[in-house]
Amino acid sequence: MAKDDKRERILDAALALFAERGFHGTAVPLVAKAAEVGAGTIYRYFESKERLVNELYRREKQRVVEHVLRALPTADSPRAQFHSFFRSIIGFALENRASFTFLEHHHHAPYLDTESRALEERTVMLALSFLAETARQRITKPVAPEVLMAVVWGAIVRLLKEIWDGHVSLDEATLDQAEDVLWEAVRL
Amino acid sequence: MAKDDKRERILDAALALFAERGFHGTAVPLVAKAAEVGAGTIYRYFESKERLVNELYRREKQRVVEHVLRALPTADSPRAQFHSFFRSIIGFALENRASFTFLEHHHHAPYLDTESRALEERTVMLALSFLAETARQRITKPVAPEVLMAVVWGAIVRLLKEIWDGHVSLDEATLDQAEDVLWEAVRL
Amino acid sequence: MAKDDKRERILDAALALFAERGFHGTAVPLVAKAAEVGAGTIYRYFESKERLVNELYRREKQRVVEHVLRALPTADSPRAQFHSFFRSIIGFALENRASFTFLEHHHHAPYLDTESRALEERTVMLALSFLAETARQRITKPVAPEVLMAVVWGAIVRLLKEIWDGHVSLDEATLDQAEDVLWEAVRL
Amino acid sequence: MAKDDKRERILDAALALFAERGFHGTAVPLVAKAAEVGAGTIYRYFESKERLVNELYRREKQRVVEHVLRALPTADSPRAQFHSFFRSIIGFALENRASFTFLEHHHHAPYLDTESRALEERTVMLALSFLAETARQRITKPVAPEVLMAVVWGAIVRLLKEIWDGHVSLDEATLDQAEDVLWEAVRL
DNA sequence: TATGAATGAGCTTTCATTCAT
DNA sequence: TATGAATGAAAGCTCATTCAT
Repeated sequence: MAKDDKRERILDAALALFAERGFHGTAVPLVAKAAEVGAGTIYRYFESKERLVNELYRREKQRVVEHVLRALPTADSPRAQFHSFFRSIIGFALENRASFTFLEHHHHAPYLDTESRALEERTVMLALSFLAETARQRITKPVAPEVLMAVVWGAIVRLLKEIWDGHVSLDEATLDQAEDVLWEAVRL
Repeated sequence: MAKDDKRERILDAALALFAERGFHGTAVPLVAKAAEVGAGTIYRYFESKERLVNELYRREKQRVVEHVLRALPTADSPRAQFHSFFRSIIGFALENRASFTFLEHHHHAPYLDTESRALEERTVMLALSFLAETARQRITKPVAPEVLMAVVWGAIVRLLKEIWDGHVSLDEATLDQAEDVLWEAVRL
Repeated sequence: MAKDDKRERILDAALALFAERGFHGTAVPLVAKAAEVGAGTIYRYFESKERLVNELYRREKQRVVEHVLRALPTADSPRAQFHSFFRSIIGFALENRASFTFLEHHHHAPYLDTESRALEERTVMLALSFLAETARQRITKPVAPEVLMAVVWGAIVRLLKEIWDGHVSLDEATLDQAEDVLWEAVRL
Repeated sequence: MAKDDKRERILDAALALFAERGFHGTAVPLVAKAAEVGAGTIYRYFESKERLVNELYRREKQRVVEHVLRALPTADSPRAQFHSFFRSIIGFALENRASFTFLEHHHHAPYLDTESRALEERTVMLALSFLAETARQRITKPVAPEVLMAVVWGAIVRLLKEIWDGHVSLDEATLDQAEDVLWEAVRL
């Protein structure tokens, strides 16, 4: 499986570099060097730098989604599912900083193609239907699910940035507080 | 005032382009063309591309802060001040989409200099002391102000993106709902 | 005489800068700033940067020649005249380092025009005829005057460089020695 | 040896152009064109234009030194060694006009780095110790070797210029005369 | 299949020259 | 007459992409 190995190594190297220096700030030969492959090799696996960033975006997006869904106790209460979701996201981000940073940084980047955008859309849908259902059950507020989503997701993203900047301490108590704050925001 | 005129035109052009395509994605000649000046002219007003982005960052940051502070009813209740803050930010962003997008996109960019970072710090402090004081008065939650800040600010940023993407409708009712959701998140 | 004043100031500024940084290394606006005139003003007095360097070359060349000729005891012995010449050149160079350096550095520069080259030629002629005459008188060697000229002039130029570099000490004894060495080289 | 081939072609092209037009007067794309390589290729072999000129300076300096030393009859009389030195230099210069002109033109250029300067220093030392030793043996004049060096070297440089300008004819007799003139200058 | 040397378009920046004032 | 802001061509340099090996 030498081939896939190489492909993954390129994606891994690109992930770290794009997260740290951005898409335009990262030269393809640099990715090649970090992946320990020849510069030309990248073009055997990816048509162009844009294709590379798109395939990477999809891979990482899928990884987060799977990470969250795998842990989700779909049979439990909405509150319990919210807890799981919150902790999954935080957990994933802390263990995969580059991945999370990369995804946030490239959200809606002009070089993302239709497929990447569609995947993003589908991901959002999962959360939206959850919030639509809990609203119907009068558990969460009778507010457009998109609004609640924006609040929860936006808050989490910012929270993580503050944690990484050292402005918010990373401990169980703080995480529980943050989770409660967000639940209070959305619950009826 | 031909001189200021040109300087402002460059900053305005850079604002629109940096917001849309990012710093590295925007070539200086492109800014020049948009500002309808020669490429060399930009360097009469700004030492380098990095200086340009920094001066732009400061100009825009100051504009938002002033916009918010000017309207803030400091003598009124914290709830009233929160309302003013929320509406000021939303109002500013909607009328200055490029400015808001640019500031968000360049938050903590590696090419921001000490002065720009210091200004950012001072801005954040304003919000943090407000939340620290209301917490002391047992109006907002006894949670680190940085956490509440992250929630409120992160939520607002995301909300605006969703509005611009057309996923959240822009009407008084929705805005009031969003504001209430956030206030419930932070209030005791 | 405000006009000539300005012209001279431009030439003076250009002399110092061209000597220090070379022709291509000196920007016209820099000359303007050093001369305390507007950049456009230079073009009122000189058609182009090349014209400026040519007129400067001529002015400085004439200055050295006049300096040397003024002191030359044409009625005295060739040896005395040689002494005067040697000391005049050294004296001029030490008091006008920029001028001397500039002239040496621009000797045969591709942007020197016909007039500048012709002046150079005429200058050389003065020395050549002196050496031709002394050769005829069997005072200096029966060698092509161009060869003796090359030796004397080349040696002096190099000597001055070594003095300015601090490799050769600048005192009467050393100067006398150097002069004797050169006279022995040319004398029969 | 495709690699060395290209590197050498770049150095050769740069040598000709720098000798003719100077460092600042020669654009990198011009060197590329003359070397028949792409402009970017130059930067695969040389970090910067300054690095290129330094590596070129060292290559050429070493070539002259080796050329001279290889022929030097170290066991013979000082006069014989002087003869060898004189003819070696003249021979090298005539066969490598660009190299000689380049080295003279870039002597002490502000963009030469420490290594280049050190090499220059070492080169000069060789000549200085020769003159110091012959002075001790009362063969050359009891004059600072730096002065004699300046005379000999300056004279040779100038002589070559005059030869190339066609002012001094290039024949055995003339060369012998010039050599004698210089030996008389330095000998006791 | 994999490479990395080579490329040239395009980047940021400089500067000789012009021209409205 | 004198200015200096403005310019755009061209500088040094980078990098996405190709292609001979």
